[in-house]
Amino acid sequence: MPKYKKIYEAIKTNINNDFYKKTENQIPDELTLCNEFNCSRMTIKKALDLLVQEGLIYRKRGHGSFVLEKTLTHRRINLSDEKLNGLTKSTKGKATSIVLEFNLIFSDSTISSILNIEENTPIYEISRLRLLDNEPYVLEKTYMSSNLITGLNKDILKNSIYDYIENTLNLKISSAKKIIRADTSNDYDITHLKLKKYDPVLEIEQIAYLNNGIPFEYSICRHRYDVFEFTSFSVRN
Amino acid sequence: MPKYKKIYEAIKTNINNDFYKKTENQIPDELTLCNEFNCSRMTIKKALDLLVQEGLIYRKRGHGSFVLEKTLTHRRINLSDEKLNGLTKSTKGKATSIVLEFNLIFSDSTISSILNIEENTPIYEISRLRLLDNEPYVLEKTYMSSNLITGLNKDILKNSIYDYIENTLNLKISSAKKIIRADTSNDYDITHLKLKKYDPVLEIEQIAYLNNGIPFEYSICRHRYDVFEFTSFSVRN
DNA sequence: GAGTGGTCTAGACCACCCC
DNA sequence: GGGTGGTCTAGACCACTCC
Repeated sequence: MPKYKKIYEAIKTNINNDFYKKTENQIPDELTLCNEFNCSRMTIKKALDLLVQEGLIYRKRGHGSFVLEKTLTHRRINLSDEKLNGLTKSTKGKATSIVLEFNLIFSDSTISSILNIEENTPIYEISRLRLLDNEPYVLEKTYMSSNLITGLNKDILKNSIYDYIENTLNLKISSAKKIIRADTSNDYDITHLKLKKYDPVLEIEQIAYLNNGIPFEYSICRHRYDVFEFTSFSVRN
Repeated sequence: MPKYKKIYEAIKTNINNDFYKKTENQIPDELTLCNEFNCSRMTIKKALDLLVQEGLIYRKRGHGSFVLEKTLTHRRINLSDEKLNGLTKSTKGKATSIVLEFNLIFSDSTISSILNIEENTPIYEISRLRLLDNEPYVLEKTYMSSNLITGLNKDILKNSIYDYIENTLNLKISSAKKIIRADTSNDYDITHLKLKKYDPVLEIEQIAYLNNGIPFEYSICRHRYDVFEFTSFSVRN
């Protein structure tokens, strides 16, 4: 792990332990931190900039670096945009899956374009119902090239696809583009997610990429609106 | 404008002009760019890292930097998390507002805690209906300390509050924490947003901060689900 | 004026990728 | 092996904030 990341972790831990409450939320200046962590200013700056991106601190030239307080209280399970974990990881393994469909089909022009593959290439078409504590929460439709994500089977689908991709196929997942929408539910949603009639859903459409820039997954997840929410932090550059 | 930002802009323009299509999406290596822009490697890296954060390129050690293609097609108006503009700016001024409520009240414990002010401090309670091309699209409830955002009046509310804060009060808006949810609509939503019964809404709850870390605004915006969507890009660090 | 962070440099070493 | 990006340094100059 690079030095700047260790420093980032150390300061983050301090923040979470209210260590900087003593100094009225002020974090020591860069030179002091250089001394403490035995590194150059650029390295400290890189560590602190990560915390800025995350919304944990703010910095002001001529003034100092301070812990940014006041977080909105969560009413629902947080689908954070920071991390790229599947549901399995972000719920610490409590998630299980029911495989509703698992087909091998020829890609149409839409999916081919999204996954950047030739038309009529074989792809998986997967529908899964994901459960937390045996209650249905997410209805997930996934398309992946079977030439890329080889050897998928129902056993893997019952657990974590991401785990298989990273630990068995040894591919590296690096980023994802997402669109978040509210939508009305259809009969399929209502049946599987056990919704009341007219309940909405929180839809997340996603393209996920490997670290070589290849889009390996296109998915549409429809979440129970009363269970999930999505958080985001934006900073002006 | 700092050098790294100019370089960032220049390369971004190149990307948008398909300039790197010639080289199969590959961007020149850092040393070549150093030469072209007459700067050091660190400066180039900072510029390219901005593009990585934005999801426009990916980089791979030992390999190179490449344009990341394939964007999801938008079905609705994009509420991007990148920028911190109000609706006025992101719709290029086509937005207008109807002020439904504009009260001065004493802050309760919840709002006080969020805005980091004493309880019973005077705050504005604002309800606005925001329109695009005279059609209602967003129902917005905003709370701000009147000690901080001084001199607000109905005329300002009809236009852009953010504009007033930045250009008249000369305060600097720097960041925002957001929570995005799907929700069922209530009668108030239905009336003002001209919804069909049972239409859902896309709710965004937000705390916005000034560059000195002060939370100046707490707002809850309820958007027509069929008009807006929220986009996000996440990279693993 | 003293102290802070923002930017930038020129160079170094290393890890990784692909041929 | 040659080329790429990732990290890190030691120092520099500057812009800004606050007293």
